[in-house]
Amino acid sequence: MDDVDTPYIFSKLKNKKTEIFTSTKINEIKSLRDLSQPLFTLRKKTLLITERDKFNGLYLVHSGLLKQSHIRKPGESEIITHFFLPGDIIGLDSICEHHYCGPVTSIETSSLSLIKFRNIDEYLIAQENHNKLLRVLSRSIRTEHARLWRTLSQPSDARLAYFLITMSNKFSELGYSPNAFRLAMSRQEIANYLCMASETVSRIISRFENEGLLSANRHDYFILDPIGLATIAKKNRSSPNFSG
Amino acid sequence: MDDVDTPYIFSKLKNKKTEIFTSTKINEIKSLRDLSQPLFTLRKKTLLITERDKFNGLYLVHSGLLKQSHIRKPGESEIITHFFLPGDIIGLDSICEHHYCGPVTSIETSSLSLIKFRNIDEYLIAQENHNKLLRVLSRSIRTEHARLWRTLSQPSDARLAYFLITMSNKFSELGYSPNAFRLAMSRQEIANYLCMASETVSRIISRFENEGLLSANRHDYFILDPIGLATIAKKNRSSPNFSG
DNA sequence: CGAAAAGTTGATATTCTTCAAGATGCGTGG
DNA sequence: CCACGCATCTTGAAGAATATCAACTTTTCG
Repeated sequence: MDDVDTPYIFSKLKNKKTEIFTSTKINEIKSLRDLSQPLFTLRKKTLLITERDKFNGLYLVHSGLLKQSHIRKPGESEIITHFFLPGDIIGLDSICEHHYCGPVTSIETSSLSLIKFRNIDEYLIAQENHNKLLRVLSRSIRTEHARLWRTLSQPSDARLAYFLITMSNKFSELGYSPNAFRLAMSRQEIANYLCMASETVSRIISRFENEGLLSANRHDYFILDPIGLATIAKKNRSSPNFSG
Repeated sequence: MDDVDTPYIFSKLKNKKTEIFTSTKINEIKSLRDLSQPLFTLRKKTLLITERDKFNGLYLVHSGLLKQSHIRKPGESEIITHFFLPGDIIGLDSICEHHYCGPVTSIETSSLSLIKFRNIDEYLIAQENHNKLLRVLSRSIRTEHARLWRTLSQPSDARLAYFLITMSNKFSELGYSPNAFRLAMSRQEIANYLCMASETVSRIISRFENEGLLSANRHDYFILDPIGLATIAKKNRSSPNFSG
């Protein structure tokens, strides 16, 4: 465990590396875990899936951080459609399709496992896990819609606040502190994920710091005022004086 | 059939009412049709589903137009998450959930049928249509993601152009002319769907007319230059001189 | 240590919303 | 059928939000 470039969360904050996840609190993962192949490790900034790859199964993230992007013309800025944290499943949008949706790259060293199947019939006949998969898919539709609609309809400070809260909740679910975490992705990658300029991300983080909402140093984030941050995340253009 | 407020497409353009759809070219609908209850008619501007309704099945749209919205505080502008055209399925985002996602309202008089089931197990045991449903769900994830990401990352003229092209394609699939169609939704509703101000929709439509791309009169749209419109739909902020 | 990448900050430009006024079309009742 | 009133649509002008461009600082990594 110590000789590899161990993925870590809070290593800087706690001054020690944390162990690789072997279980999560995500129900879907629990129900799918027994089907999966052994773990493998992916070094940081490594391509897991290219846009040309044929669909051959779902990947479960056990540790680390990955991103899925859209292919765009050279010179154009990348669009990041997903960040995958421990407990997330890669490839849900590609079931019943021939190819994966877009390239998936590790941002930091990650460990994954593969639930291998070429097509959905193969998987269903072999495993009889229709309901589990349906539930995961259905839930995925709903949560992703909610997230995208939020992003779409909110100004950039609310987007960023909401993003930070979402990350906070994810870490909380994984058993870590919701108010102190490390995000391996760069400002540019956060910007691409939220569809804004990286300068805007910088400016808003600075503003949040000035307002005493959080403290951010490179990849380490401390949420100082979760309530205040949530208030900003909930505000919208039609009612700037949101009081909830 | 003649005594009801028959839904129609192109009635103005062709000067005669078209018959209610009884079949579509959508594969998914075909495979699900035999399970559905008889058709029923919903008058225009009628609530089909409220935010409090418990999930009790999927609705198939046979004719007309409906919208699904997000609940917001009074005084705030409505957010429209879906338009449902003939061949579309209402409720995919609510499978495996207790309640529907948001209120669904008919914009014009519509005819629908209900595939009734309280929970997914009930449906699957009774019907053994796992694969069909999985395919529909999976496809739905992918197409909706693609649409939302497009909307999110593009300036408003590209959003509107893309919206019109999508509508055009839908009518084409349904066997109608792709370049002359009637959209029953108001400018405000289009704006809410694309997350912009209704004034912006007006302005961009005017601009498109001046540029000779289309002709729009109230609810009737004629696409005069599909190629030009597609070029605008594909452009993005990083490469305004897109050539494809 | 030095070069390249990433992040921050300021000035400017653009896009889009908001506010406001007017125009157009639609339904209703005379 | 026409006139009135309301809702929708269009257009203009001002303002806010955000992107872009540019300079500079900080960090990372060979």
